[in-house]
Amino acid sequence: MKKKITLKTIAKELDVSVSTVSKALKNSREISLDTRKKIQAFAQLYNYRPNNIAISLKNRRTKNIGVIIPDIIHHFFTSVFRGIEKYANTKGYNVIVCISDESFDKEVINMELLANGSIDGYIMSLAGETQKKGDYSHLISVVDQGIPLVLFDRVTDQIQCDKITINDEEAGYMATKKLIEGGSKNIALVMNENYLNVDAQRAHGYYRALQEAGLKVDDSMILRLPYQFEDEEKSEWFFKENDIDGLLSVNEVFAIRCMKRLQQLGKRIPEDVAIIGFTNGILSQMANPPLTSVTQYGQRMGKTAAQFLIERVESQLEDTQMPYRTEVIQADILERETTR
Amino acid sequence: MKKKITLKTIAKELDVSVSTVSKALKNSREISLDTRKKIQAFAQLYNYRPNNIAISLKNRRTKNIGVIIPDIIHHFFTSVFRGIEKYANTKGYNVIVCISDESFDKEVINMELLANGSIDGYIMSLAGETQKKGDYSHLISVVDQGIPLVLFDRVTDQIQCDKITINDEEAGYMATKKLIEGGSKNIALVMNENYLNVDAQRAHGYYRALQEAGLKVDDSMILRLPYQFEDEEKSEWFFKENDIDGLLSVNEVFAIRCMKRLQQLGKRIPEDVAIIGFTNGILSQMANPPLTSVTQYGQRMGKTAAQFLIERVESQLEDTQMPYRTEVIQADILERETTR
DNA sequence: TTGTAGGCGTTATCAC
DNA sequence: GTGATAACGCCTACAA
Repeated sequence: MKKKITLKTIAKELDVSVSTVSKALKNSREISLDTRKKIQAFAQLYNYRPNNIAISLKNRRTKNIGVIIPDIIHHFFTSVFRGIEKYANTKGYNVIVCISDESFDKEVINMELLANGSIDGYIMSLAGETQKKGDYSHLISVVDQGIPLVLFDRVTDQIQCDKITINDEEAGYMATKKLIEGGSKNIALVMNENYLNVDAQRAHGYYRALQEAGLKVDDSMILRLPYQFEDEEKSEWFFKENDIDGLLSVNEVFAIRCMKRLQQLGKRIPEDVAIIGFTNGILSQMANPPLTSVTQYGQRMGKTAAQFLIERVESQLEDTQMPYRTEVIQADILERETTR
Repeated sequence: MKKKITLKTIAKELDVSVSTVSKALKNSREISLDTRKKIQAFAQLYNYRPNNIAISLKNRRTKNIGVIIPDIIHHFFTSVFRGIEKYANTKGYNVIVCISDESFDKEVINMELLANGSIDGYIMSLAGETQKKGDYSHLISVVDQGIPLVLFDRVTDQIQCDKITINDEEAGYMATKKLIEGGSKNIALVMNENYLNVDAQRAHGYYRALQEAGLKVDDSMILRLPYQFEDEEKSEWFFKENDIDGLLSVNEVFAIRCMKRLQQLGKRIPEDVAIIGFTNGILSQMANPPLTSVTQYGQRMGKTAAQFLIERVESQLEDTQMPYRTEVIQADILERETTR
């Protein structure tokens, strides 16, 4: 294994001091053109690269961003991640990813793992368990330590920090309204079994639209499914029991699975049942028929999150005070073939 | 912003030396129980965490793994990533992800970005452009520097390193044979427009199966699509021109899109056209009808890759010699409803 | 039992 | 122009 080349080795080799080498490589005019050229040539030849770790230690910043997300199956999270990664790279930042798997413990462990100076700040979306539990002490601790934190999508009021969300309530409202306008009267809502603030918001919008239209609001029309959707019986029972003509789902996976189930029961989509899902991912596009869905602009969300974080990180260096920001990205309904 | 607490601050506060603190926190018996207790209590109280960066600098290892993948849309890559991340975490490693976007330049830039000591080793799958170009100098440079590298899926003979692949040729063969056994005689092969070694391998298998069955091998039966599949016309034309009764696709996205197109043209699946795709992802599961597919065991691949890399990284510390390994993971065909 | 010193690789400051 | 020194935070061999 070839040994790593450092300033020191160069200095020794060329019989100059380390600081001369350092300056020469920065093309400082303090150093004579001659030595500069000589040192630069040598460095080039041996492919010298400054050690990032040493620089991080010196500058007390890593140029790494920690991203903690609940999963990487749902298209929404991968698209947000993509947005973060793209923007971060243009700014010379790397992205360290941890998956919390919706677990509170893993979220805490992952944060700990990164808290020790590996990153300049976090971008995260809360695990389902964390929201259910309502325990945010690990986040509070991070914020208290002055480590920048940006929350997206699954956020909480309990923490003071930058946040990016979509207008979930309104999107739920608009989607439901769209179903109503299409003639649906018995509209089911499919959401996660575990509490998620985004689900709750979307449910609010759903209720509001129903009430406004004078339709009955009935808890029996809500289907709560486990995250991984193994519970096939539950949904089968639900659709046999309830004679629905419309369905709103908080994500595309549930939407598609429900659509399949309904089709198996002989329902035509959208004639018998109209469907709208959240997240406009590849699944929605490829579904048969293609799914009308609420686009969440994941990439943009990721980009904004990264922007907020990096701005805050760099503002700390200059000791600038910055108020916390909350950006709400407007979701749209993209009409395809599962609505009337 | 609360200031970071370091050994130094603790030492000053308790009026002992830095090394005493260091030892005490390691519970070294060199230090009297009294001081140990006192220091530990203090550290606990102020939530002291050793600075990872400093430790990295000292140990010349970061406990970070760099993962460079062509994209994050295809389920295959996300599942491999998941496998890497999971295993790495159990070993106390973090994962830095870069997306090459199938671009040679981005691949090079991303490698550079990480090459400066940010990571202990790379796990990567080559960008399409890189394979097309056949320029592996950036990889050679990394290997020359003694930085461990594990290649998966999209590998090359040009580089000596650990590798994980699936038996692409055989999988292509088996899948084609399955189609033939189901009665298909005119079998199309759908692959990427750009050269990828995995596509080429799978095509070999496809040819072999056709020949063995005495079916004609005809280049006009091969549909080459751009990565993002914007080229709707091309496939439309292809399916109108060729009267096929079987289709093998090198990934699930192409498979599903072709299936949709065929359905639009009035074909019944699998009665008129049987279909098999590579990658058993959520898209295949959710398709209508569900897609018969070649499972690549992405998570296992990722886990093995991480294992190989970490073993190599840690063997370097002990200066153990290790031969390069190549593991071939056996792909299976998971039969669903698009085959007869 | 505790402390000192040197080093990991870099950079900034100040002295020569 | 060039070099010595200290510092970032931690660890450890060695000295006291």
